[in-house]
Amino acid sequence: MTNAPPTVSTASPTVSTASRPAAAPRRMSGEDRRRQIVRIAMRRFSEKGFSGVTTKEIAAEAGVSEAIIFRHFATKHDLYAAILDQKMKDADAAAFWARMRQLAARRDDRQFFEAIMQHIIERHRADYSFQRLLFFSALEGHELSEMFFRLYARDIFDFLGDYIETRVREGAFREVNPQVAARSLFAMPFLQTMFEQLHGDQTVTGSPEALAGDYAAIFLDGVRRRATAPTTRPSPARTS
Amino acid sequence: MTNAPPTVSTASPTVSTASRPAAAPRRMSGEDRRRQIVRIAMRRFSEKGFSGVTTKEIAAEAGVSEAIIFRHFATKHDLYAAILDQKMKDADAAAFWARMRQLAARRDDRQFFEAIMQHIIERHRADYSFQRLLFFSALEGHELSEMFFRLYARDIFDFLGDYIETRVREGAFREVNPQVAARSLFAMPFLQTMFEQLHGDQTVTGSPEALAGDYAAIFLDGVRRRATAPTTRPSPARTS
DNA sequence: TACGCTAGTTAGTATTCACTTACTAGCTAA
DNA sequence: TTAGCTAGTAAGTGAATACTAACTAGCGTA
Repeated sequence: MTNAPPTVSTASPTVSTASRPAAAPRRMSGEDRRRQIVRIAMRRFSEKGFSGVTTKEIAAEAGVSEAIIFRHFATKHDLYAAILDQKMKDADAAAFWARMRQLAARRDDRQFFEAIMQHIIERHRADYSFQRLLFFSALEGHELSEMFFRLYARDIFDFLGDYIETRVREGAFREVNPQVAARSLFAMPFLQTMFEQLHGDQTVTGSPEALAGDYAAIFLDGVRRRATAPTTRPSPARTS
Repeated sequence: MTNAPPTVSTASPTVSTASRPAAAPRRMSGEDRRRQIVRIAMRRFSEKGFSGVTTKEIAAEAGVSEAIIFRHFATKHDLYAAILDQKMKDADAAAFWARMRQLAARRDDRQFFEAIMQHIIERHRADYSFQRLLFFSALEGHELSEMFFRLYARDIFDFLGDYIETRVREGAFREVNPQVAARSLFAMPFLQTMFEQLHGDQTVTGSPEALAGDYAAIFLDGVRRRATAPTTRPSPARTS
């Protein structure tokens, strides 16, 4: 949509541009049409799930006949899979991971936790329909489900778990279970934004920075070793 | 299923009991059949969502013809709604809330948080398919969605929020945002068990008691006022 | 100008879906 | 015996669904 199509022709001479004023361009390059369909499909699938959306609806929204969809995608399921392919191409988390590694190396606990929480919140807010789609995938049990978990959670779990484990070994954190702690940290902003979007729960709102700060404060003090004598139970259950 | 049907007749004289050995009883009381259908429907809807399941499938699993479903429920949607009705009748959270109020009155922070986390974990594990169903409802956007939020989250949010706010006022907890804290606490066990079931994430397993203990420890130290001088920022962002 | 390619159309098809109609077996009780 | 009720069935119905077949308009180019 933002990219200029390869063909430079703008309007056919037979039909004046004024005759169909605000209508979408009748003819599109194959690549553009494909991307448009994928984009529409993503939003629709994210709203109603795979079996809740018909190819006819998608075609109608794209302003083309249903058959066009099946020129680009052999089956409805192929279209569904194409959404994730596209997203994987677009996704660029390299900058995020570079920053995380930097903060981890510096042992800057607060910045580290704030950055990761902020990342999760922003990802949700900016790309809510994709998040929904992934949740649908997980529930409906497509093969995409596993990819969702890997792409959106496991990487963060592993990275966080390693960091927390290191900090425990270094004596900076209490003897918490790193896996439990990592999942706890992830859960806080994740579920919050989920509820926020799903149910219009506006009880807690605010900038990603402010929220991330709140979460990080709770979490950091929760795992950090206290200067005073520990009042908690000496050895938490290690269950991994 | 466990209840004995009102009619005592076991087999029709024309068909010997040996000819159809393990088959379900052909004729059932209306009430029993209705409950059976609701039970089957709940499991199926929770696996595939509302539009992913056909009335034919449900009938087949119940061992009756499709028309029987429509004798009991006017529409497929009515059957869906009946699931929640049944659950609402069965649900008995009175004991849980009584205990929570007791612990809250005693200001037993640790027991309070552990109990609430344990409750969430156990609820998930014991009644996973209903949890799934509710999540599907939320995503598919049925009118049940709001009920899900109310029944399974908002009550706990409010109760927790009030408690945390009180403890902050009493000086026992730091100046955390009670709403953020309440949602954080809820999120920890909720998402953990969700991943556990959805993706077979067995990284963190253990008894509900052990897990609840771990979560409570992290959370409690996160909100509790420290004896030493605060190293964190003096005033966290209040965003509500 | 004719050719070939691509993006598009219309009008299907077989199947599946929620739901209905018309009927029956088996029980109870007047 | 017969009438009425309930739990059940077989066999549909019209609409919707994923997908296809056959064709066409428009454009660049040999």
